[in-house]
Amino acid sequence: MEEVAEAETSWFDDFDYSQVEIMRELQEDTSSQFISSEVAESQSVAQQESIINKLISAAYSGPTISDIESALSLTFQSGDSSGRVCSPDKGLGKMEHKYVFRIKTCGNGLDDDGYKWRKYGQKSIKNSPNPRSYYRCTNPRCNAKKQVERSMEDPELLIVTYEGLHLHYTYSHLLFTRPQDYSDTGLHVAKKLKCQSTAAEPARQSPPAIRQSQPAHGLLDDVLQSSEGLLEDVVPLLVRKPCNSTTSSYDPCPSSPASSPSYSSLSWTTGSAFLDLDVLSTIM
DNA sequence: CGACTTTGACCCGCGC
DNA sequence: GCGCGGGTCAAAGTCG
Repeated sequence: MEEVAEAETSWFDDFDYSQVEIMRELQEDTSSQFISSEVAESQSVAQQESIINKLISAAYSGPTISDIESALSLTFQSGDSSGRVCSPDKGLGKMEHKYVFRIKTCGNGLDDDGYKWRKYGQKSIKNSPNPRSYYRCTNPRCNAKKQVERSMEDPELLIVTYEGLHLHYTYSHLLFTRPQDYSDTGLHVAKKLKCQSTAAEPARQSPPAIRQSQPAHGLLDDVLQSSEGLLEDVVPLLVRKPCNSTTSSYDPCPSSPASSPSYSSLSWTTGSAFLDLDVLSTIM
């Protein structure tokens, strides 16, 4: 079996985003998606929701939904010279959260975004040689979904469509937390991280962190556990924690091609609809 | 044995 | 109303 030290780091290896483009395709009131409809039915829970939102706002310091909305608003207004942004009709018509990432995988086929996803379907799409895979967040309380398909033009380009928002602990939190800060649960999770060689299955790369890190606490507990914000589901951890992405001489694990992302540089701008990530080396 | 993927069937919305 | 295509379900198989 895997050594603990190896397991804790190996999934960072071998991920080679050369470019990530984020597009805010559809927009909606954030809070209505942030909580479930069941929760919204209760007024007392609505108060809880308010507290949760405040907590999230206080904890998260990266780019916000507003930033993205602002950026995309600019794009929609001015048009994008690259022609890569979805049309305003599609983007603003239906009011729901849907984000499209275009991820260049440089051949390793990885698409790890820090969450654990369960594949629930695959369909061949008309006029597309590549099937589309459907994934759901493994957290039973989370209805976040994503679709993954390869670009017809560039086989190395993964088109990942995120839908819905996560509301739970993510293992990315563990990855950027000092080892001594791991809770027992977190440590347990870290020990279970594995090197997987499933380049053809991008979503399988996510270590099994979420379920194990989900004790039977309430909604508020989930948020209190996490220092992450609303963008966790749409902005990969590398985007959310760029300050932690220091270049290092960490030696990738060559025997585990299906490891995880790392990055040496990152640019985030609210004036652009895209996140351009230069991911050339590994960290941690 | 539990968690996960695979895959055919089914459902539903949309255009004609 | 019908057919098509996309999305989801669920049983079976696989894996650790």
